[in-house]
Amino acid sequence: MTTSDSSRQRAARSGGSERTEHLAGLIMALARREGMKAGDRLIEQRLADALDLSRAPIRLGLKALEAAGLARGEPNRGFVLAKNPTSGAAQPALAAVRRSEQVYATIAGDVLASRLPADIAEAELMRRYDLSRAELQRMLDRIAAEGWIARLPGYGWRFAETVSSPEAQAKAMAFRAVIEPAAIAQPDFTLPQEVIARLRERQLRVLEGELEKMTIGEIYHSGCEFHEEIIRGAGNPFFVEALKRVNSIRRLFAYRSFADRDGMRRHVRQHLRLLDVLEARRYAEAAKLMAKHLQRPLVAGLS
Amino acid sequence: MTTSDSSRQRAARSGGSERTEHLAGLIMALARREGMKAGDRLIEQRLADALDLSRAPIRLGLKALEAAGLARGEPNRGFVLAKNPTSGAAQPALAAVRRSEQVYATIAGDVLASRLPADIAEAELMRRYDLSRAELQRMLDRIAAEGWIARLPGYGWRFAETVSSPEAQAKAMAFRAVIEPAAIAQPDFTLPQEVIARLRERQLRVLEGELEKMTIGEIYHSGCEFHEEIIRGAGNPFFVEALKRVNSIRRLFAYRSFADRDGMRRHVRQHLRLLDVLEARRYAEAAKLMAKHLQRPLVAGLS
DNA sequence: GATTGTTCTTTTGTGCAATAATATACAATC
DNA sequence: GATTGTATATTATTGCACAAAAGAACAATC
Repeated sequence: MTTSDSSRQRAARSGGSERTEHLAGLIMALARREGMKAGDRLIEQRLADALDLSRAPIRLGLKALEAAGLARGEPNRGFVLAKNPTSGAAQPALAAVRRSEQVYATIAGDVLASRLPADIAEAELMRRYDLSRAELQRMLDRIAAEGWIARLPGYGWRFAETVSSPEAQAKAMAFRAVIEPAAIAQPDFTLPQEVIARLRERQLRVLEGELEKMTIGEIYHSGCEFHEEIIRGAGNPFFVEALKRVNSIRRLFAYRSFADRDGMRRHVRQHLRLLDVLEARRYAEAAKLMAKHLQRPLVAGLS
Repeated sequence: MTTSDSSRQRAARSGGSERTEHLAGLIMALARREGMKAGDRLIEQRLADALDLSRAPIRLGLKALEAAGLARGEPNRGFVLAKNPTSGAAQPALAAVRRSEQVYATIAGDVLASRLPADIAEAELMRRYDLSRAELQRMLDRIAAEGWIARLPGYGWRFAETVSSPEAQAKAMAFRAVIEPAAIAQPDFTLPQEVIARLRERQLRVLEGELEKMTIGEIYHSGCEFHEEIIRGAGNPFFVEALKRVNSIRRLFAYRSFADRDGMRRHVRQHLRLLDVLEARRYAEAAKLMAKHLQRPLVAGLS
């Protein structure tokens, strides 16, 4: 059986390639996180720095945004935001979810539901998900980086036990409940004033209305960023790395929980309280607060 | 400039391919860890299971061992060990260190000494280390799995700050000093009797003479295994995973420390003492002991 | 002086055919 | 019944030519 070509054709949209569409989405997300408004300039180099790319692909992304009506290009002045970057805005206007994203989600679902054997060959995956070798390669690289699959010495790959276990969610929280307070309690923990200010501002924005407009994915992402910024204060990259890995796996489950907006609101208030204590440099107290914050999460799965 | 072919030719040894030679080494290492003696049978399927491979490559490895005089093949009875698998035995008899291992070590050294820029393109790496695309790909996969390099969104890769920092060693220990005692202190921590027995036996073997014959790499590896087995007792894969990652990075520094055999001896005695306390299920005490063990390592870098 | 527009260079992805490595099945042997 | 020996099928790697993407340099513009 040869792989079918029909399902692998490129999304024929005016905006640009899949990759460019994706980038356009990243730009909008960044604009929103930075609190930009309609009319603000989208400066190429700044976006390039923020997204670890050069100006060339950024410019393509901006053109895609223009095609989608989200940005306006002005001769010799580059691009400006055409609309306030509210959460929903970007997605529907841009191409449908990328095929690779869909496949990724399908695989994640299959693994969580144990519909896949723990050990599996690349050829088998290519058949199951109708992927070219190159596509699969990229997918596996990504999943491996997220830490829930690893190469076997011979042919094939093995999914990590971390994901398949039914209590994975609880285990992840137990792990966080250890490392996050411990990071704050490290002797040379310190969080620059401007970081605290930035975090507080973002949390306030969420509390004052943005929450309602955010998707589950965005809420999750925002929560992760908050905690990752704080743990960074320990000045020990091993803590940061470990948290990031846990979070990238937790994200797999996160899609299944649903948002309890009231719980979220209390949750964000806890974040703000934590920031106050951190600002006062009462780190021992902050560590305890963090432990409490993580031990009984107000919203299932979304801390 | 085209890549030179001279340096990439296959090691022309009778034993087999580079890969097979490597596998032969793994078999010997396994035999030693299992405490096997000269004359013991090397059962193909058992080796295959232990090394996550099928019998086909194992058999090639065994043939390589025979060629090296370390195993003896008997018709219809497979292979038996020809010599006691003492540490040094395998290496010199087999092919010189694999080229890819040498390159790996060179890259690691260059990163540790900051002789490489944090961001670097694949093409540049291919030039610097005279690697084919495929070779480099494998190398990068491996390094990425170990967690000290990551793909950038555009072209190129970025080395993790985890490695380049001069205090990385200390930071790694600080991280372990958090997660390892915490794992033991988890409410459902438990270590099966047989695991404790196996660990104790191995530590005793090291103490009673094997230590002198072990290379730095082997000593390091053995230490890691001990700690990883113990942390596994928490039944939480996130702890295990995190420790494994730290250890795979610590290994980069480990080569530079040298063995203080007396310190090592005290170190192993601490391991044995820890096992006693664990066997008695006095977990709180064990956690404290582990914390002490990690806070002031008797041997620099080798815990 | 910062930013955009444009051009040119370099780097990387992709598909394919040939080749190598690994897995599997089953008969033969102890 | 477990293990080896052997043949066969499956799976993955490699090198190459071509296409696509990203980076870098510099002049033009605000």
